[in-house]
Amino acid sequence: MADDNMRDPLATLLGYQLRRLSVLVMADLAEALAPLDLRSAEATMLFLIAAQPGLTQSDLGRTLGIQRANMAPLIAGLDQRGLLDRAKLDGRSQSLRLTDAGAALCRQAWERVQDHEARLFADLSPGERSRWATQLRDLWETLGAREPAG
Amino acid sequence: MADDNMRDPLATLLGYQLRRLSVLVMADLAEALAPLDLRSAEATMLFLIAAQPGLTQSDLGRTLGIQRANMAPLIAGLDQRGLLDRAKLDGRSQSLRLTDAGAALCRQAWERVQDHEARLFADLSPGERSRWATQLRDLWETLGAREPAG
DNA sequence: TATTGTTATACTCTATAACTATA
DNA sequence: TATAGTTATAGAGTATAACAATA
Repeated sequence: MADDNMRDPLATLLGYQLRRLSVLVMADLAEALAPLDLRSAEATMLFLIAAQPGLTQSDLGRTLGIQRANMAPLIAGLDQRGLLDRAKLDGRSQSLRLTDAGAALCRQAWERVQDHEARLFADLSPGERSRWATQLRDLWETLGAREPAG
Repeated sequence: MADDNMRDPLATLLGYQLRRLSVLVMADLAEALAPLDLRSAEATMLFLIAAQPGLTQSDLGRTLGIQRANMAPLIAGLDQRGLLDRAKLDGRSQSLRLTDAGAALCRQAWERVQDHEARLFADLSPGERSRWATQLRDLWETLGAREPAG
């Protein structure tokens, strides 16, 4: 540790800085979505179903990094709230689509997420924000390809 | 959502990209520290105690964003492993210092963390890495000052 | 009155195993 | 034999409430 700042050894640790910021951002997002009775995972699920109507529950889980076992109660919850339709594809798979109520709530959630991002990242210019998104994504893809647990 | 990429609505969400990368990085860190029987929170605690010997358990918790109630078992665990000394300061506060064994394990953990960061962020130049750390920290400080839950 | 350390507890998120029914 | 959906369950991590001792 001699080659580092002794006062704050965590200052140079990118992983620590990433996690600390992520925790703060996710807490703010949770607050932004709470009035809609949506958790962040549920909101992202609505966004993806809206973008790719008819996709499978397993596809959705793989895209979001959520395991099948944990998808079941999430999907069931949204279904019971009348936010999505489940149509059997072949007896074991079911395709997901938003109902009208689901689409309406999805739009509300999207607006709130956009507000949340605009507010939190107001100090970043549009160019910086876009560059960050690209870099974060590229890094994630590189590591995902390298790591088995991706 | 009409003003966005319909294929991947999450691509432009900085919060989503941040969290996704953070999860991957933390999982890799956990693997790197597992052979030392240390979790990431325990390792960062060792780093901070080494950097600021004599600090209080509450100070440590505040710095790391860990509540008093959750600090107790963490500190007790490190203490029982003979990694740190607890000396009463005034009857309710206790100052923390690493034992020789604690300092040795701290050095091992630091090496592993450095290896982990070098491996994961190999695609970033030293300048980029340092710039990221600064930007992430600045953003965290801005939001922490803005958010009450910081 | 406020703070430190502690215990107990609950809630969320995530991980694994096992089961069914289908392919 | 592998996959989709489900259930049950266990483990982290984190949150609040309450308490004793001390400042």
